[in-house]
Amino acid sequence: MRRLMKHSTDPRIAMIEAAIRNAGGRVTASRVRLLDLLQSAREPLCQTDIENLIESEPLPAMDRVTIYRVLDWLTEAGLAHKAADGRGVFRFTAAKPEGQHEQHAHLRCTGCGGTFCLDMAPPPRPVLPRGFRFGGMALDIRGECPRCVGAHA
Amino acid sequence: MRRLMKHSTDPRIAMIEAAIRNAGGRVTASRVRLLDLLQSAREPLCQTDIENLIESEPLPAMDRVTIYRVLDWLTEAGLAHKAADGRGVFRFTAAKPEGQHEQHAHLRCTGCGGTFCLDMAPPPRPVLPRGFRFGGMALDIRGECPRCVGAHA
DNA sequence: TTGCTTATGCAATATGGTTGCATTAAGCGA
DNA sequence: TCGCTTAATGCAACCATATTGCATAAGCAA
Ligand SMILES: [Mn+2]
Ligand SMILES: [Mn+2]
Ligand SMILES: [Zn+2]
Ligand SMILES: [Zn+2]
Repeated sequence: MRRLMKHSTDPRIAMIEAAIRNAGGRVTASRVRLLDLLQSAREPLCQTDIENLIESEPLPAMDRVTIYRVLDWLTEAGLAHKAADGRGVFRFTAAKPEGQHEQHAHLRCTGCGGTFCLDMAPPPRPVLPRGFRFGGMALDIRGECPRCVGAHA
Repeated sequence: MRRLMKHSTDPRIAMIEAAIRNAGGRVTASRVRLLDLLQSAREPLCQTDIENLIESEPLPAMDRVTIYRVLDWLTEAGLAHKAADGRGVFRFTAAKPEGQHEQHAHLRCTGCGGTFCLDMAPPPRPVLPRGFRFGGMALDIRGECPRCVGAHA
């Protein structure tokens, strides 16, 4: 005779639950957990990052496929963004509350593979040839992080 | 008793051979053929594009792995550029003769998956946080091409 | 022309991502 | 609160893209 918790008492989680419900989906443990994870991440995460984080948590495991499906659902629902990184791997970030048009730039270190968020003004929206429709953009910067620059000094 | 042709009579090919030799590599049929192919392509090509093009040519086939290896060698040698597209697949372009810093933008159609080169001024080189080293960048624009915009009118 | 070394072919493997289908559980109406 | 319906999950199989190991072939310098 388990009581199911319909709304979390933690306001962060309550917000997440509301966002999911608002997007027209069922509020499941997996969705809440992954969106929470993305929101507290300091950099875009890929499937394996997430799998590892999930495994390290003292909570029930999640199937690999479920992670993919939840991430894709969050993306479809507009709660997350999905973009291929320089290595051709998809990375996910939590969508910002609307406003920051998710156009902020990332630097990908060619040494260690790390991704770093850059606080730079997004480039202006490009003028496309006639007939094209704009759908968003991402500035992908390659380079080396301080640690890797130092490594081969 | 076959005589090997050391230098092509075709000036385009001769240039390619010179570039390869100049990069410190052996001039092989595969390298010449693929660099030629990239140089005459109008858009970034991925492995499968290239495989198909190669197959359609009335020349000896090339192994899939060799294509990968040649493409990577060309990239290392600075004769080609390699970048993941929006779908997480690597696409290759011939390097420009030096000068155009290969920062020109691409639009990737979310409808048909096509890639379109845009003739727009590249965004200014970003100012990175202290310690980082700049290594190049690519502006990746998502949207829809005229045909796909029309398709769901 | 020979010999050393690099490039290639082929088979096996790795990685990242998807699909089909049976089972579970969220949410809703009774 | 209970059961029903439908969406979400787990599991196994699969697929696409890319890489590795090793034996063989070919470039090219001497
Ligand atoms: Mn970021
Ligand atoms: Mn892949
Ligand atoms: Zn680094
Ligand atoms: Zn299109």
